[in-house]
Amino acid sequence: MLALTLMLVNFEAILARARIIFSFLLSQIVTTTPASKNNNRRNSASSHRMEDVATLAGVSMITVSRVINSPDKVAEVTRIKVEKAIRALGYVPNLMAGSLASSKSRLIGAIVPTIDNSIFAETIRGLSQTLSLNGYELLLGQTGYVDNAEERIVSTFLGRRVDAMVLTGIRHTDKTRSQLRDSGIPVVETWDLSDRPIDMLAGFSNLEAGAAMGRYLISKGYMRLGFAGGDESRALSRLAGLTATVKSTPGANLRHVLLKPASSSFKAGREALVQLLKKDPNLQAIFFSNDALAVGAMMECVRRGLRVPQDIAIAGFADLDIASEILPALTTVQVRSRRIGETAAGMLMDRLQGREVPDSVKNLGFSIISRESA
Amino acid sequence: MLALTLMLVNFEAILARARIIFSFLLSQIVTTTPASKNNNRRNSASSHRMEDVATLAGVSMITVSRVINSPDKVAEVTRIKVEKAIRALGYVPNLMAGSLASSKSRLIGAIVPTIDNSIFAETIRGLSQTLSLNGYELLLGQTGYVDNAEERIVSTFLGRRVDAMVLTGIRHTDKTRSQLRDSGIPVVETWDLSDRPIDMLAGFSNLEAGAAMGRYLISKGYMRLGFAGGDESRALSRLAGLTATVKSTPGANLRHVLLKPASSSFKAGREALVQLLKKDPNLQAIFFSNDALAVGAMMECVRRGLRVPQDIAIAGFADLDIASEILPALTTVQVRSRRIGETAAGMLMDRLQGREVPDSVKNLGFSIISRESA
DNA sequence: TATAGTGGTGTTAGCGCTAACATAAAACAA
DNA sequence: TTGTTTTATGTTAGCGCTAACACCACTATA
Repeated sequence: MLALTLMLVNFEAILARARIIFSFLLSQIVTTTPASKNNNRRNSASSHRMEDVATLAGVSMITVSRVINSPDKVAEVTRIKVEKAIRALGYVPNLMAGSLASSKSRLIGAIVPTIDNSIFAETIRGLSQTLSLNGYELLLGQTGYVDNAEERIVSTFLGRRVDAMVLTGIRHTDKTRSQLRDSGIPVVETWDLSDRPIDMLAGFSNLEAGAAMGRYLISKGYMRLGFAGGDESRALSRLAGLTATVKSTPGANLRHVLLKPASSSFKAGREALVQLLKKDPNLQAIFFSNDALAVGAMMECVRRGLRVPQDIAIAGFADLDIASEILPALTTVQVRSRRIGETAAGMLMDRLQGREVPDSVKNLGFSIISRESA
Repeated sequence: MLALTLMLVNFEAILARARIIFSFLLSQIVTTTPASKNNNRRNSASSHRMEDVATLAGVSMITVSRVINSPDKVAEVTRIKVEKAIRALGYVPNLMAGSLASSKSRLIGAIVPTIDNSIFAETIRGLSQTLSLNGYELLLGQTGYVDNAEERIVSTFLGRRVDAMVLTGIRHTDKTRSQLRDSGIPVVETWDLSDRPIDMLAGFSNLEAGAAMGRYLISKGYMRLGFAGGDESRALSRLAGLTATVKSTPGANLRHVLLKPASSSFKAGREALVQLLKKDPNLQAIFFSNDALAVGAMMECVRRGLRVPQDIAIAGFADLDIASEILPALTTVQVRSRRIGETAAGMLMDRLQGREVPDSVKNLGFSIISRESA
């Protein structure tokens, strides 16, 4: 009875293996498959499962799984056999199934205001590069500086069971905070500094950066200052820093305009310059919270015949590509955008691989780059 | 016997419900949960499953599932009851489990050379906006213009069982093509034109665009032309179009340089200008295959005291923000970057929702924007 | 010789959800 | 009244994979 059952099982296994080998041979011959339009269901003839690989290689599923996920736990001969079967069938493991079973998605969620703006692009590059070296992928969300967008994105990302999250800035709704805390996943906040991060942080002090630029401008003798930036948390911090410096300097004073946050464009910079000069035609220097704004303003200066920095000094923020290329070269605050991404990814990898992260708050600093424009 | 079993089941169900209600009450009281560092396993106390919601609401799991995925199939009273339970428990559905069960991931993969470069940023914005309106998310891959990177990314994306893919350009390895064909998912190629797309296409003809810019420059009387662009498929198409125009115009001639593909930077544009003028100091006009290159070159012109367009005319490609802001304003080829993304997303949504897509190749065209620089 | 290790592989039991079918009650038509 | 459709809900059986343990053959140790 037992023997019979066994034979049956074997018989079926042999049949199944024969079928797979046959379909493999067929696939070698029929090289052009017409693109199946209107194909709604998965599991088309060509989509193999792990079991198919196991059958073709003559091993159990778990061995195939191990060849894929921890090859060093499998004997060399077996490994090669399985790898051959994988290639033969063109098997692509279903990561969703794997994630469900292991409750590890190998997906990291990152939320930035926008990717248009190259200031975050470098952070994203740093993140995705470091993560992909470790076999993780990046799920990217853009808030477009819209309120509550972050909260919604966090929810969906948690639904996809991301293994960790990277956020921009330190201001988040209570719900976002509690959702992230409850989920128990590692979180890194970036691009600003805080004593009480949700979990970890890699950034720099926007407040300090604003103050430092204020000191720089004042040290250059500019006393009538202007500021323009988006109406959002980090730009406001820079303004606050600048304001503090100005307030503590007798004789210095400050005008500012806040633009709609999304606008980091050259055009917005031009408009900001117009507005500021309307408020005070005798401004000596303007600090823009973004290089793109600063460059836009510089172009408007050219149009108006204003010399930079003789008639008006201009300073930017971020040290984008263009800052060192434009004439006159732009004085700006250099932040380590890419390093922020790499650091954040590194901290997450440490935690996900069970290592301790000694300093959960990493201040990566900034520097004032003095060029010709201020 | 049957009755007993039933009772047992009920008894257990009641117990389970009691437990959940109790934990819910607790969660109302204890509002601050300390962030659990070193927490490796999911399923922490606060992470509820659909079953918990079902128990609390006193319905079956499938009803909860329906409230989430197709609310109109559930009676109003039931729906409200379930929604209340969901909110009470802070339940976040596990989309990986859902995807596995339904074999629909609601994930669309998109591959671009880079996001640094704002020319693709608008396409991505168009894509992600249209997709998110339909409840889909974007998985973004960057090739960094590296060979075979696309192939690798396609593999991982297929492993994540994306429901559809968006590619940049029409040149792909055979393996990429066959993998995509075999997977049976809808695919849109973008940013170029082809008679034989893998599946669908939304783009414009780079060849035609290059030719058109050639005609424009020649019509303006520039006969000694230069071209600079990255050493990659689409830039080469633009060059080919330009070359064809020049060849068919007696008296016109052309010098070109190809930069390493990744460089769309201002600095690369400056270097390209230097190289081209070395090849032919009497060039009358240069067509850059990217506005950033063109702007970089214009800055170098200023440094050298060359007047644009009197001493040398400059044209760009893409019509970025900066093209209309810089002085002199940049003559360029305008492409509908955002529209490409929206169109691609639209085609995918049509197909994924079972609608026919009549024109599988959509030519969105381009236009020559004549400004001051050429 | 018995004993404990060790590397390599297999078996079992889910992960959390949904498709597909089944059922029951209500609404409607003949 | 009876059958038929419609609406609302439940039951069953997986989706494709991996964790955890079980097992076996072999080696090392005393």
